[in-house]
Amino acid sequence: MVQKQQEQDMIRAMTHHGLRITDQRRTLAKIFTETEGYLSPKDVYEQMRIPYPGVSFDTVYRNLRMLSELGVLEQIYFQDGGLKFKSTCLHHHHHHLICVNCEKTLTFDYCPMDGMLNLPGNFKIINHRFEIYGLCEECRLEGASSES
Amino acid sequence: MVQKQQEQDMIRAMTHHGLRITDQRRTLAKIFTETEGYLSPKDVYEQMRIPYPGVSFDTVYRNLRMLSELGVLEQIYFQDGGLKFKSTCLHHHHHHLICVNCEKTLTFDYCPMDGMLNLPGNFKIINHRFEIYGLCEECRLEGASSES
DNA sequence: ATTATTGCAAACTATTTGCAAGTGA
DNA sequence: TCACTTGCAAATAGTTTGCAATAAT
Repeated sequence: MVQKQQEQDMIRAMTHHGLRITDQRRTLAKIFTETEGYLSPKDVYEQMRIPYPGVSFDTVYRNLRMLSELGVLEQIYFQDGGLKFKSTCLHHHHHHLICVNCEKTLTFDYCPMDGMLNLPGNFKIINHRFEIYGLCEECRLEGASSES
Repeated sequence: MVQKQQEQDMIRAMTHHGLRITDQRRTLAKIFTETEGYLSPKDVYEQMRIPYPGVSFDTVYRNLRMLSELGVLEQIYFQDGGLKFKSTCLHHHHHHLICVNCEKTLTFDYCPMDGMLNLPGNFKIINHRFEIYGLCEECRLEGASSES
């Protein structure tokens, strides 16, 4: 398969910052390009170990942090405090619908900040966070048998 | 000053669950009643040490967790992953405008889920998170001198 | 008197750092 | 070649747990 746009973007971001493209970093880029949802550092580590049994956890961390500082990965803390990464959608502003079971995410364009008025307190607004959590169709069907 | 409603609610919640009211727990209730914004475990610990120089960190943790399990404290992870607590607003659904500097929070009633349609993917929606981050008026003025 | 709560110490998890050896540009 | 990157090991931060002493009911 041809290298995807997103994967190229990630690699380009690194070279543009004078960073070197190691096999591991190339693999990282591929993992995030091929994943729909969020990945924890441990998830990434485990995927990395398949092609590189010798990778160390700290290298994975370092690279995740680096990519998130470059802005090509998006880093969020889930509701339970768990750190997760996902490749950034650089192209437009949107929000996410996240499956609490498999963490697959879908984007949607509606933003509650559009036309937002009447906020109290005269704040200077910096940013916002809007996420909807639920069960995706697959997970819902899967879990149906064990539900009460 | 007369004991506030909120403080009573917290204490009542504990007695109703067969838990004992220690001086520390009474103080915890007071701290959260008197605080507008979010408090980290460390913040709470430091406030607790004023009246009880001998408190231990783990007792603070245990009690925070207990109160959050009872539902009288609301626990969230901030954008940077830091755990914070705040007394629950039991009375109605709303969202928060949070000062990123002092973490004071204001509530507002608008909820983006009202009338939300057109979500992709046929999820079963479980919950949502909507927070607006900014600088409150005070912090904005304070910081004005050192701004670029 | 009984049993929950506390403080201490230690365990545990997640994340970060220093450094010598390895590797990409 | 040169300096960035890696793996190892150890450090750090945040949170949790076991247990004997203490205190609430």
